[in-house]
Amino acid sequence: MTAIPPPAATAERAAAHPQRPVPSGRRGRPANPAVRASILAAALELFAEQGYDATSVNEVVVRAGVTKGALYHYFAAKEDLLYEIYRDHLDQQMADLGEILTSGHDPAAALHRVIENLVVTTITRLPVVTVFGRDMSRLAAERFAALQDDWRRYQEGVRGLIRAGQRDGTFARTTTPELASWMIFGFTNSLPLWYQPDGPLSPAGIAAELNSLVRAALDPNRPEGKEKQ
Amino acid sequence: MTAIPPPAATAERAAAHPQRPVPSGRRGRPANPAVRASILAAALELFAEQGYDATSVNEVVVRAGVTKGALYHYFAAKEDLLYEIYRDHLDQQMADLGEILTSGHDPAAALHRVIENLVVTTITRLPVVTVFGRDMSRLAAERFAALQDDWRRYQEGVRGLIRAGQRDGTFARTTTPELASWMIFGFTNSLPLWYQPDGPLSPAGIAAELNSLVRAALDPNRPEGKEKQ
DNA sequence: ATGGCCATACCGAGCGGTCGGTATTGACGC
DNA sequence: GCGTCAATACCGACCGCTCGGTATGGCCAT
Repeated sequence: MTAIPPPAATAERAAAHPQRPVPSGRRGRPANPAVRASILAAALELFAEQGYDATSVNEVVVRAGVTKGALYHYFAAKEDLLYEIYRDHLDQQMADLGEILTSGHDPAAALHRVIENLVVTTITRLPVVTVFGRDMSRLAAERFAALQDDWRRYQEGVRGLIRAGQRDGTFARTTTPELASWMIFGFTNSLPLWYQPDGPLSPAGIAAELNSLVRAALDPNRPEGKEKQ
Repeated sequence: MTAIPPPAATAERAAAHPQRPVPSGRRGRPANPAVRASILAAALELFAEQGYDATSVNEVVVRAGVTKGALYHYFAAKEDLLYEIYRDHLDQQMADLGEILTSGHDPAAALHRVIENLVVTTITRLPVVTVFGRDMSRLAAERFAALQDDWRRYQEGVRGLIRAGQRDGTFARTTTPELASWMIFGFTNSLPLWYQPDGPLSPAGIAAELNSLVRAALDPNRPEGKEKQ
């Protein structure tokens, strides 16, 4: 297989968010991780339902069953809730991608797995993806840029696979990796708009369908079509 | 060609927003259409840049070069700005679709034209599409539902074309019209994320590429592929 | 008895929207 | 063609309210 650059060390960044320092000789009441987690969960729900700006921190603490004091004890600002949600999501996505890219698959098989993973995790974490696409720009410029960088690297990973497949003849060269990748990402980004858990297709089934669409679109052995118009 | 239901009379609705009643005997200072237009234009710019909630009425009037009084003279509420922007856009899209559907093309040619039109108009009106996807849910329930209905009818028009093509053998039956349509809409919805006016591809070029991708994905004469994994 | 955890009361800023007032016009009697 | 009137166009100070965020202090495990 062709050389594909690994998508950076996300493990370090994960270590930059430790559960808590806990400096050996500790005093006072112990932290309650459930409080912090319930705040994040409530924020995610509400952000997905109403949007970031339309959700007040009061609504968040009410749904989480805590008070404002608790929220501002664990988070310095409302924006931090957004950032943490994104950070977790992107870290997982990047880790998944890295695992697939370093497993020695040929480009077609790797792309197949990436699409499968992307569709399934998107559906699993639909609220995050909803908020991600809509409210990411509400973060401060610096944080926004950092997340944007990761997301860009993810895209480049996918495009690298398409390019590699085009080089070795597995994929047609009739389209650019950019356009093809946006067909994939556009599809997954649209999942929050229409996916119904009780619909006829399972997440894996949707992934399979997208894979077959992509496979057909990139098929190099297609008979010469008579393009109309 | 198979029967395709026309997408409703949008002309009537357009008539429901006349330039102004003007009951013959008119008094007082004449309206200045430029003021109203500049308010809408400023609102669209700012909504696209920052989002609806993050944009204050004050910012709108400053950019439009008018005062708050002028804005609330022409619009009853901030929400009306959003609605008017959406209404115009959807009316045009529905009109375009209706024209293509009633022109007697076969399904493949009609789909080709719809995609071409959708891509080009999306790029032409990128700010509207950006706001449309992000902030449509900020409208009151009734208005939201009305727009959603139109947008649903647009989708059904496209799916009807795919279904018709599958019936007469032009398109492969390996995928559902729903999934295929979301590949198309997902792609166009993602245009605001990456389209650059000074990029290498023209709007028409992008439309052509998407058309060829869709054509390949729906090709019924594809040789049986050896699906891996 | 100390220090981290959290509840409560509260703050200033900024929000969408209003309202009394003024400027500007066309219609109309003359 | 000219003054008068009525209706519209617009101005900008202001209002009630909610927002994100903070200050303070009681509580409780260590």
